[in-house]
Amino acid sequence: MTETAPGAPDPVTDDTLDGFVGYLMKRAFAAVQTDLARTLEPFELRMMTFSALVVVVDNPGLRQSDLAQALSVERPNLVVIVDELERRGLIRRQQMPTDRRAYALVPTDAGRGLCRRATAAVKAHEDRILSGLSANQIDQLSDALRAIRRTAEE
Amino acid sequence: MTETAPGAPDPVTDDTLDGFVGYLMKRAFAAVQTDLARTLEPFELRMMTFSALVVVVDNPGLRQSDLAQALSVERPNLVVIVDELERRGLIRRQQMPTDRRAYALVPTDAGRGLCRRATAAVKAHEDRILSGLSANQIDQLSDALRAIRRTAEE
DNA sequence: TATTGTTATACTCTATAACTATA
DNA sequence: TATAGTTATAGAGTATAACAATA
Repeated sequence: MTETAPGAPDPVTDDTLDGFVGYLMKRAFAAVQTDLARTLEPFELRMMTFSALVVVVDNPGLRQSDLAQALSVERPNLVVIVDELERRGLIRRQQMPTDRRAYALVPTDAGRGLCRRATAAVKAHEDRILSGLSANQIDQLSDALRAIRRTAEE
Repeated sequence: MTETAPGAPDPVTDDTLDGFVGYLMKRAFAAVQTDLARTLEPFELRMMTFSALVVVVDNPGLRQSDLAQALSVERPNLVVIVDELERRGLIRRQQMPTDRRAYALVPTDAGRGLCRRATAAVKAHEDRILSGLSANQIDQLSDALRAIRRTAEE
């Protein structure tokens, strides 16, 4: 029985919880993340590997520690992400001549190509999940999220 | 050396990534979640145990499966959460006379008291992280998050 | 047969400590 | 001595399969 019977109890909702912006953010982000994961699946990318690839393509030659800071990921967690992207031939670790401890990360042609196609798919995904909002509402939402992050990280 | 030296390279930013609402949501939520965890720490609650407690206090007598659906948590994951709240004497599992498979969840006096104090702390936390936004902007943000969740869950 | 709560399990994401090789 | 990358490890959060008791 999955149909609502006449006189069946209403599903539980909660005005207290739904009044918290933090809870709304969690639930909305979870829904977005689920749809995004489906979107990236054909490219064998997850949100984190996609994000890392985008940053490397946009900032060729950056060091791993730069990438970790840009993504707010601890360095140990970034290692497996870079490993995966390098194993798939999407980026390369290049020894830096000026500092032999560090690696410069550069995208390959294959990495740039996959990044372009995945980015187009993600844009389509965003158009879909934001289809209920006007362009102005999307701008205000983006500004609000940036403001919240800035305030909460202080 | 943590100070910015004159001529030091700028920290990496990325306009492509920062243009994705999904990425902004992830980063903003992560910052909010970190601050919320600190807020709930004195009550020995996490976001999930706090949410569960609020729903039980607001809907005394609901079944575990109702709570799972309300929180969008799979039933197996809810067991340990209910275990923890019950072990701490904040809620109780009551056998339902009408269906001996199910438990009705009811808050204790201690649970209601802790819920009230934790809710006040969370409200203060929200006021803090939302201090950069007007009341109207907060309403619009909440509406946008609800709309996104609705669209993405379709 | 289907459902409630449960157990066991596994996978992802994230965080910390400690190691190595360089600086 | 400090830093870049690495290894090992541990903790959350979340998902599925399968079970016992009950409907």
